Amino acid sequence: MPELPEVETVRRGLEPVMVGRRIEAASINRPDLRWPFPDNMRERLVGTRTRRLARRSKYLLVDLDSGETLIVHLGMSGRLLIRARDEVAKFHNAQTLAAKHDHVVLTLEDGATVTFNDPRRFGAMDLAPTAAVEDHHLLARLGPEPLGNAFHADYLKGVLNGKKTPIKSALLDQRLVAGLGNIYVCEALWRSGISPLRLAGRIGGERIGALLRSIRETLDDAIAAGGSSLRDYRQADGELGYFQHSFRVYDREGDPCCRAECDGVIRRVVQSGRSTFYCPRCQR
DNA sequence: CTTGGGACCTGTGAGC
DNA sequence: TGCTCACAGGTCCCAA
Repeated sequence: MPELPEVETVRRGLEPVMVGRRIEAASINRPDLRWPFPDNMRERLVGTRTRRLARRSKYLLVDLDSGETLIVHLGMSGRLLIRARDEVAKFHNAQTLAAKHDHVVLTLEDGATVTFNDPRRFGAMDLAPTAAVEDHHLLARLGPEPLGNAFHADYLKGVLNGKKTPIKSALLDQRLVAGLGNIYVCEALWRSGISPLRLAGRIGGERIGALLRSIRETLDDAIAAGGSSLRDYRQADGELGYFQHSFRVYDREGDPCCRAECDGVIRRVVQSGRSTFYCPRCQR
């Protein structure tokens, strides 16, 4: 579910709620998500104060004043939801505090809670020393942030050069660039007019520049819209993101292409097991 | 080394 | 209504 824009939206929603506040209690309702939780996770969380909330790729990084960072990944269906103190009381009264798939509930010093809910349990949580968090095995091999300065045309040319895989698959490779997922790769390729089937190594230098700009613009627009709400994704405050209304190709098989001068029809194909949506007419 | 496919899970919607 | 099947925003792991 959540790609970079959704995780960034969650981070921004959580920031004012968590930063500076102490974690009073942590209820951990199962031993694992995708992997077992770290040893003594509850004890290592309770009593700490959040210093900073950062994001790396699709990982949320909660820096604690204990010197450790809580690493959170939302997988496909993970959500982090905030409930203010009065809502928590209401939930108590309705005896529905433990909603289905609420795996971890943090209670902050002001009574608000932050709940990790994840039906499919592809999400993950771990703790690592803040000073070395970039060396954590989940983060160590990630490529540059697509919105950062290290992701520039020369870099992209360099890593795509000679690649025999389709550009769609290349952009999903988190070692090449970190944070893109199925939706935003489809959208960025449509914006740049590049076919997802085209081999990565066979894109001209000028078009690589266009692709880079399309990736940035797509992500910027999606963050500005609060991400995309499909099925179950919500912002941390419970609001729905609305970028799904701006999809030009994703999940639009059979629809007419949105490009003004194009009369193509959006197609769906499967590439390395994932749906790809594109316009065969204007994406070359 | 690269690449593709299966695996991990639950939920939902379409079609019968 | 109820069953079955395909598919869903990710990514690790392994075989080729």
